[in-house]
Amino acid sequence: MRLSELSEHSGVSTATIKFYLREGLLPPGRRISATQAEYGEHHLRRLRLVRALIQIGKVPVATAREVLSHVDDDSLGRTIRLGAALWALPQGNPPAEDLEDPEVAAATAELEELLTRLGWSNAQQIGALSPVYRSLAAGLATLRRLGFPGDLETLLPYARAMHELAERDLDALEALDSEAEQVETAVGSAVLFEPLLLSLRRLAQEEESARRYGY
Amino acid sequence: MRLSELSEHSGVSTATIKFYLREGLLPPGRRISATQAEYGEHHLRRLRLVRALIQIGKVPVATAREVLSHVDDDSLGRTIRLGAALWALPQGNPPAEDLEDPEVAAATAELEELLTRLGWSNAQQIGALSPVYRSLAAGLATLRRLGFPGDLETLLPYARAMHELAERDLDALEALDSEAEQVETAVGSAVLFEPLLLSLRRLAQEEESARRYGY
DNA sequence: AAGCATGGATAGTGGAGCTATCCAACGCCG
DNA sequence: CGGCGTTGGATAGCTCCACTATCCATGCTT
Repeated sequence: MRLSELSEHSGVSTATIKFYLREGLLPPGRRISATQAEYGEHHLRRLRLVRALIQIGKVPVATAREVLSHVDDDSLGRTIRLGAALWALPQGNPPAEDLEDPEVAAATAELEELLTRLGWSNAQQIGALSPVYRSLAAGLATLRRLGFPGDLETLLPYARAMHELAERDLDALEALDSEAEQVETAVGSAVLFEPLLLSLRRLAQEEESARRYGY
Repeated sequence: MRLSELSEHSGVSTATIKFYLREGLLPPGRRISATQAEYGEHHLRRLRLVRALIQIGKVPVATAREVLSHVDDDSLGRTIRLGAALWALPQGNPPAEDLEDPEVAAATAELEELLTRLGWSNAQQIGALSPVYRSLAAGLATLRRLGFPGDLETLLPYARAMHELAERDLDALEALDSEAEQVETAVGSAVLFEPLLLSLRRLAQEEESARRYGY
C-alpha cells in the first residue's frame, strides 16, 4: 500500500496521514525509493486506533503519542504495560493537586481503605507506581468539595461492579494472540467502550426515574 | 455580591465571569444601578456547575448553555427534564451516522432487543424521543467496525450493573428538596462522577491483570 | 520522453476558550 | 461638591491545537 491507498482504505485524508507521520503517531513506511514508501496492515490497524483515540477519545496528539509508545514497549511486563497505556489516556479527572491539601489527603486515605476492603492488593502496589491514586483522589476531593456524595460506602458497590466486569474484559483479551495486540485492544476498547458504558448508565438512570416518577 | 466578589469566592477571574455572562451560561445579576449588579448564592452554585462542565467535563460552551437551559426548564416532567439535560451532555460516542447504514441498523435492532431483555420498558419509549438510540447505536457500530466485541451477551451484564447503580443514584437524589436541585445534581454528578467510575474500571482491569499474569 | 502522482517540508487556517484594553458611569473620600 | 479609583460592559486580540493547502524535487507509468 502506498500512502494514497492507505488513505482510501482508512477514509483519512493523505494530508492528515502525513501529519500523523510527522507527529510520530504512525510509524514510517518501508522506503521503496527516494520518494515512495510502502505501508502494510499494521499501519492500517494503527491508523484506526489513532483515529479512535483522537476523534472519539478527544485525546491530544501528544498524549496519543505517549499512549502508543507504551503500547509498543515490549520491555515492560504485561500488567505494567497495560497500566502505563491506560493511565496515559486522559481520565477526565481534574488535574492532580497538592497532596498536602487536607481534602486530597483524606480522599487518598479513603482510597487505600477502599482497596483494602475490596481485596485489591495488587492495585495498592500498582497505585504507588502510577499516577492513579493522585488522579482518583483529586477527583474524589473535587466531588466532595462541590457537595456531592463520594463516601466509601457509596463507592464500594461501584468498584465491585467494575471488578466483576473487568474479569469479563480480561477473558475477552485472552482470545488475542500477541501481547501487543492485547494492549492495543485494551486501549481501543477503553476509548470506544467507555462512552457506551456511560450512555448505558445515563439510560438506566432515566429508566429508573421513569419507574419512580413517570415522565 | 458584586462581580469582583463573585470572582473571589469562586476563584474564577472576573474576565472569565464576564465571558460566561456574555455567553448566557450565567444569568445576569440584579441591576443595582446603571453600572453595577448584585449576585447571589444561586449565581455561585451555577458558576461552580459551569466550571465543572467546562473544565472537568470539557463540555463546549454552546453545549453547556443547552444543558443548563434544560436544567432550568421547569415546564418539563421530571424524567424528561433529567433526560434532556443528560443527553445534551457529550457522550463521547461518535457522531450519529446514517440510519440506513446496515451496521447502524443492526446495532439499533440489537439495542431494542437489549432493552426488552432488560425489562427497561420506559427506556424504549424515552429512546424514541431522545437521540439516545442513535448515539448508542453509532457507538456500537463503530466498536464493531473496528473489530471489538460488542454483542448483546457482552452488553447485558454491563447494563444490569448500571441499572443496579442507578437505583442508588436516584436514592441519593431523593434527599434533595427541589426538582431543579435534583437535576442540577444529576448533571454535576454525571460530569464529576463518571470519570471516577471509569478510573475504577481501569484500576480493576489492572488488578485483574496483575492477578492473572503478575506484573 | 512526457506528464502526472508521490512523499516530504513549511506555512497557514479555523475554531474555541479565554484575556487585555478601553470606556462611561458610579460611589466613596474629604 | 470634586477628584479618583472601581465597576460592569463591549470589542478586539491572544493562544493553542488539529488539520490543511501549497510547493517542490523525484521517479513511476505509458
